[in-house]
Amino acid sequence: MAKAKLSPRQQEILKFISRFSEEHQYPPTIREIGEAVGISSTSVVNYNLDKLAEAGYIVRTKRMSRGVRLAEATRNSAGEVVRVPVAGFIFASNPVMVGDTAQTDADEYIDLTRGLVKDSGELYALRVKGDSMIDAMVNDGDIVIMKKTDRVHNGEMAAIWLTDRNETTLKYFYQEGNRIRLQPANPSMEPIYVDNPAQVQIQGKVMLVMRQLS
Amino acid sequence: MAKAKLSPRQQEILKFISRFSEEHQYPPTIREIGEAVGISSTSVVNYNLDKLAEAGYIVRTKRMSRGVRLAEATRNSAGEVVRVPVAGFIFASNPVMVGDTAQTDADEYIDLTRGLVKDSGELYALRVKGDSMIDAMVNDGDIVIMKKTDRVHNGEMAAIWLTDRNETTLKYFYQEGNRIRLQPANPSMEPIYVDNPAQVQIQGKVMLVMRQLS
DNA sequence: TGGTTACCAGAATATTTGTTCTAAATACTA
DNA sequence: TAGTATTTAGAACAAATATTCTGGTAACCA
Repeated sequence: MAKAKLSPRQQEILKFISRFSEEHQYPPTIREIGEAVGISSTSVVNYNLDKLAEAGYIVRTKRMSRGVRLAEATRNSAGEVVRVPVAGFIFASNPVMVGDTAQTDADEYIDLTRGLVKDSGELYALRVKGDSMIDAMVNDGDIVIMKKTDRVHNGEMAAIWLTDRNETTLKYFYQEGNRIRLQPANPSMEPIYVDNPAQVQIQGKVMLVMRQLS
Repeated sequence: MAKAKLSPRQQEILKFISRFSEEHQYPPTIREIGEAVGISSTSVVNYNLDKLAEAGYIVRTKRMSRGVRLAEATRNSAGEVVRVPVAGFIFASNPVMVGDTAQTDADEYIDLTRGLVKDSGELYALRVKGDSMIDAMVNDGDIVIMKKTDRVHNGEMAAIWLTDRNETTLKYFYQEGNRIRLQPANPSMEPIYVDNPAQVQIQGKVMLVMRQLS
């Protein structure tokens, strides 16, 4: 996956694959590529495709027709739209209630582009209700895009249900030895420390916060 | 293109094509379809594909490998994508610098869906630098989507250059008689009052605030 | 009942398409 | 300069893939 420099021809090929795929919904064949960039020999195209694959720009599937596609990183994340179901509201006094978001029919959706939420995984959206989450720099009416998970890494922001306080909060999560530090996004606010991990229930990982203004 | 009713098998095929295409970036072959839905004969798959094409659900390209794709109408026609150029940074100590955003080649873009920013008009994005805009509930690293304008209505949020303070700020704008009230998004903060309108230069209207978390 | 239509199966065939091999031209390096 | 790696070309080959043909079953309808 060494990002080697590409020859002009390889760049041209890469560009063509992208354009062709976008336009046709399916990848080009070796011969189609050759024709487009002016290479008569399929072996030369094949050679350059191998180079591109080696450099990590594309992914090939052996012996398969049209078995070439742009690598995740290369792919223009533009056109790709991700539809996220709005699962409900989030506010301090209630735990995040999320049914099975795979359930087909939420009555509302938000369309995002892949570039906004790179991570794959099961996503859902919550509307913020009330201004009890000011410390998270999140206000009434904001929309939070969440990823369904019950585990986060240090430094990631999560929706957390604090069992002892009966409160949902959005905080940066830090496991520090046996103690958990929950850090507000607002740097002027003090963190919460929790010694008993059982009191911290992670309800999801916050991927994106949005505020739409009229 | 008569939307005929589909046999269960045809529905299954349609569904498979959709799922497969989504997953692999390329359409399935006839054999792959057959295997997936439990048809041993390629001719039967071919037969059903013809039916689907006839009914307008898919489009086929003759004699081409993987020459089947969902018709435009069948395909998930998710939202329109809007490409917004990243014009630079915004921080308190400097006025918003925006060249001609129509200029073709910004080196960076953000793709949004139309649903996120309903308003038309010339949009650009700014990255927030530093945490001097906490009062606007906007923090370091956030992205602000702006609309190019020098006028806003009451209650709208704007990027404002305060000439007397030499400071850029994001505030809700209210014209109250001869006085202008600039209200921070954070309800616990006090507004700024400006009596001299010349001291308030509106640099753009804030359409959307986004915070991406790892 | 007979006939028509929709649907299916298996196999053979034709075409497309990826792979491999040999050879040569070009660029790069010691 | 000699030598090595990169890139290109052409052709033959092998595999994947769409197409076509023959025939069969089941449902439906007059």
